[in-house]
Amino acid sequence: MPDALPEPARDLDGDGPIWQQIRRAIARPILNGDWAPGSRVPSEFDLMERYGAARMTVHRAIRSLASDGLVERRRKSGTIVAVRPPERPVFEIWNIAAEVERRGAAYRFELLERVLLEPGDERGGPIGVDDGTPLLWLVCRHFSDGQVLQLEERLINLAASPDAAEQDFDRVSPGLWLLHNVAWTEAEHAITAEGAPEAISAPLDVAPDAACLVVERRTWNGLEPVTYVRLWHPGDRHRLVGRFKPVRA
Amino acid sequence: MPDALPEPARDLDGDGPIWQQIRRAIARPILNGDWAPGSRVPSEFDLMERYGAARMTVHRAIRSLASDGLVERRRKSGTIVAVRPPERPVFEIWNIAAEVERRGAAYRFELLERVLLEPGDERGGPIGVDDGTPLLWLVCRHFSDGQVLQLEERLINLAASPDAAEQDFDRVSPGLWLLHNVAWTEAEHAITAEGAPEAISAPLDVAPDAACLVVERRTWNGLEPVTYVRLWHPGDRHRLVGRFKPVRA
DNA sequence: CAGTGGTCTAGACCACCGC
DNA sequence: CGGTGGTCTAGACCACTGA
Repeated sequence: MPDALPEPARDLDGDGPIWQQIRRAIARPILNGDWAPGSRVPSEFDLMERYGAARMTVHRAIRSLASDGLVERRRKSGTIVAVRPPERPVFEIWNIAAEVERRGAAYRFELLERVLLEPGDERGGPIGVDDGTPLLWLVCRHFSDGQVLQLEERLINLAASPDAAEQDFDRVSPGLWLLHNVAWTEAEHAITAEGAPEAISAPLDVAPDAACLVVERRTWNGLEPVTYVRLWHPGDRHRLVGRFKPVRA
Repeated sequence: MPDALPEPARDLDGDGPIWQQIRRAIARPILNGDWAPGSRVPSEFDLMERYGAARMTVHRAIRSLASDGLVERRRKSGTIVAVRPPERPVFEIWNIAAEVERRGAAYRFELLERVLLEPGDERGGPIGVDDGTPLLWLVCRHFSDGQVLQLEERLINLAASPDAAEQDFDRVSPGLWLLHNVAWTEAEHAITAEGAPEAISAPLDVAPDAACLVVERRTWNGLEPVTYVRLWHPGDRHRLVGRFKPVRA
């Protein structure tokens, strides 16, 4: 009796605690998009049988997914793939295309610059790698309904992500490509307000010195820097929103 | 044999699941500051005996505290109160005094305005309560080493927090007082960049139209708005920083 | 009503690491 | 070595809620 519908892997990967293995077995098809939002996740009883684990173990795996927002649970009706998958941590600055489309606007981006930096190029400074490390420098504009929403200045550490050198980034934006192709373990955001210098105000289509919201993001894989990006937004066209709950007493 | 050192409550409060009751019994003295950072939390075995619960139950309570950053755990050496208590969610915009002092600067604040709003006053609009609800309007400046770091415009819903009407906010800043005296269940931040209008640029001690980082925060208790605050920061004197980890695969 | 998740127990073995 | 937390099991009862 072959299975017609996508299923979680029948075997675990043997790496680490069982509950984390089960977690991965469920998370993978969700993050890959193999399981549509709203579709049913096997019940705890099913998973106990499939993986031969105790219910507490299965429960911990699924609870962990629920607390990260990948699934939603309700008694009786069961567990479903989250309808609105989690914003990447906190603010929607990870995938601007999704954000624009979520608001019902048309998204488009444009590559303005793509340079393999020579050693000593000062533009490579912020990423924090030894001089001589191969770096790719990119500049893009992102549009919402034809209006510039974001100017992106990006450095990619080709030592951490050699495949990026082969990408022309004509069709897929650097941020989206990195999100899907390069592993990272840590990221840091810094948010500031700056008046736009001339080099920025022109492509961003704002007045010189207009207030801009600037997001800098550094991303690491272990201790190795992966990418550094500086995102400029016209202050009057963008806001970062986040919702929080208190640390429970 | 009386106990000389602070202890968790001997009895649970009977409210909700046992693991949450144990969690609260441990979290309370930590958040109150009764247990110094770095001091030892009773072992799981101790807590099993004290509360007559199974070890899995105790473990879940402490694991939950660890994941919120209130305690740190290590095998053999045990569980200790976190040395660096968690930043209030994500960014250090909850308690600017602590943030300033963490950087080794001297903190001071100054109350500029304190008005009980009349019904119909347009300044009360943003908090989103029915007209006629008593509202307190406050304006403060916060200094770091004598330099203005933040201008705070705040609304407090006195229906949600009647005690605030008795506070003169001369010595304790409104934000800090609310943090310690009013319960909240949800908060929302919106971060934007704006050029400073004249009414802001003067007290903030920046040039007119200078780029400012503006944080708006709305806080609710259940469905009732508690406070609304608009925080203006000179763009060149403030940055919001946050660190993140990926949603695990 | 019956299926589902939420919680809880009383054990067990193991890994880590300070003494 | 022994105390600690990390994990796991095989049961159990309960609360919620959709059919």
